[in-house]
Amino acid sequence: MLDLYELKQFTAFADLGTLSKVAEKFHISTPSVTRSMQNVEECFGVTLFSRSKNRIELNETGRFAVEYAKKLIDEAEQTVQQVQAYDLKLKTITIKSCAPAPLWELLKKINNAGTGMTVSSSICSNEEVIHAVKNRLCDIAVLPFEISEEGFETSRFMNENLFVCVPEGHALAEYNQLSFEQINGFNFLLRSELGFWDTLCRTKMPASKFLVQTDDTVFNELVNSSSLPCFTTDYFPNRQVIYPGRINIPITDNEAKVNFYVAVRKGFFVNI
Amino acid sequence: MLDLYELKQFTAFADLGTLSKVAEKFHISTPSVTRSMQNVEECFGVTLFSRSKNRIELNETGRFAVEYAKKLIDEAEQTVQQVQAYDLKLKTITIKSCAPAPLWELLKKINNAGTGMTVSSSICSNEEVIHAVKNRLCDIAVLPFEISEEGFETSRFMNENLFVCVPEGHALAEYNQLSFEQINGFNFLLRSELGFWDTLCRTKMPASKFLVQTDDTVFNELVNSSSLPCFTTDYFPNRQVIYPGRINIPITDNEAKVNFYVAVRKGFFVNI
DNA sequence: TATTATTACGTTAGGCGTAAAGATT
DNA sequence: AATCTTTACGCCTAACGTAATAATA
Repeated sequence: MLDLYELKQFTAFADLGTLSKVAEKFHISTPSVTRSMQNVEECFGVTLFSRSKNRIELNETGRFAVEYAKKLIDEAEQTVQQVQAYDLKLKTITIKSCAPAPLWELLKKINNAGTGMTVSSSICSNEEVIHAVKNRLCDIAVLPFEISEEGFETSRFMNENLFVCVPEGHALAEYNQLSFEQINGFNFLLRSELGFWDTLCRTKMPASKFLVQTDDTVFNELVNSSSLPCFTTDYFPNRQVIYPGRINIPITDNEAKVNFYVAVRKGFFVNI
Repeated sequence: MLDLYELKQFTAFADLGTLSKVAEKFHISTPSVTRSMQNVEECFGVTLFSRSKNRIELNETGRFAVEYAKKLIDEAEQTVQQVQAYDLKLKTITIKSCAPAPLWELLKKINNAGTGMTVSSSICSNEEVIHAVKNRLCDIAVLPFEISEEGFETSRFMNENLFVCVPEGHALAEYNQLSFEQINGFNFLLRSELGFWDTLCRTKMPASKFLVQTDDTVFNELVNSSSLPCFTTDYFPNRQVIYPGRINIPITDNEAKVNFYVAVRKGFFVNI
């Protein structure tokens, strides 16, 4: 039976030219390499070398065998990698969410479940979430509407309502409710990684400009040190604390009052 | 590093279901199989089994790994076979000849050369010989004319002349030379495996019928015990001895006086 | 003389089987 | 009780390295 370690020495010999160099490379003695080559020859059942007294070379069959041996070694390594990749994928829950809040809620629950699973999550647009579901690229999907897809079970998850957040002296501060139409044209501070919220704001407020900040603490500092309006939601019960001197005005449009739905791949044991 | 023998046990376990049966199949002890499975797991670097106290089963990754392991084992076996096939082909001289006489002469020379080569030879029609040359299916080709083909070197080899061989009292016996036209219509005894001679006779003598016999000694008996004419050539110096009471009449047509040419694949060291 | 392959040989590590334990049906 | 997996343990093989040989460049 072929031995992959010996085959490696065999292919190394094809590259290095002498058994001594092979021995050096593998940190073994030259007699050991000699024996390995004899074994390889024995396993193949044909002569692979032309030997003179202190010189050994591959013959034509030997050179042919090296090519196939290299392929075989490569395939063996790929096999290991593929099995490992499969195992990893099997132990990874992939979540695609259209918004941060429901994702965080999900992550809490999954962590609480205490499974030994790795979680791979990302926030993206509705379209990207749908694409992931259709192509079985995720195990759990979060969308602001119901989705029906073979192999997934959808259920209502949570509710989130959007607010405009302005300093007390701001022109918008005197309203106790607002519509997208009214705030269209004002420039806003905006977090990145907002998923569908980002798309929603930009389509509903085409006349507005958005200053985007990724870093969370930097964003909060910016909000506190500027008079620009920003958004918040009722998901943050402590929103008055974080931004002192700011008031939160509900947005009346239906699009600002979102019900999130979770689509879970069938067979996944996740309590939601 | 993966061990193919252990992988074989691994795939056998997938088929047989218990380690005991694997041990039985491979004529080794169960502890040995246990260790092999532990090694396989270690090599893949992932868990492949679900173990209870006296029961071991493949998990999902394990079932996946089995598929790849089977492929790998199969490829290893194919590798050995391909190398052996290549080696055999390398040590085999393939000869396609249009006629027996020049083939026998060639075989004599090759055997005298005392190479350790296997010789694979066959007699066939001119068309088949040409096809073999064009498609590199032979190392040496024998034809009744010159052929020019990339990678082959052609040289004149030997000469052979066809004779009609009839009993003394036969109607044709009084001629001291004959043409195909004259003998067309007579029925002939014919050997099989004659290559292009067969084609030649049948096209030159469409009105004749041929009684074909494969076995050499049977053919000679038939000739001696019948009055039917047959063919012979000057390649057989002892033709008078074999067929006593028969006379040999040369055929005058140019097609009956053949010069054989040998096309040898370049790089083949055969003295002709 | 330096390098290389191979053989001979002694040592040791690792692989195998036996025995036994622990568990399930 | 029978079957199965796994651990413990001792033996023994077989693989390795050292030393030596022989040959070459």
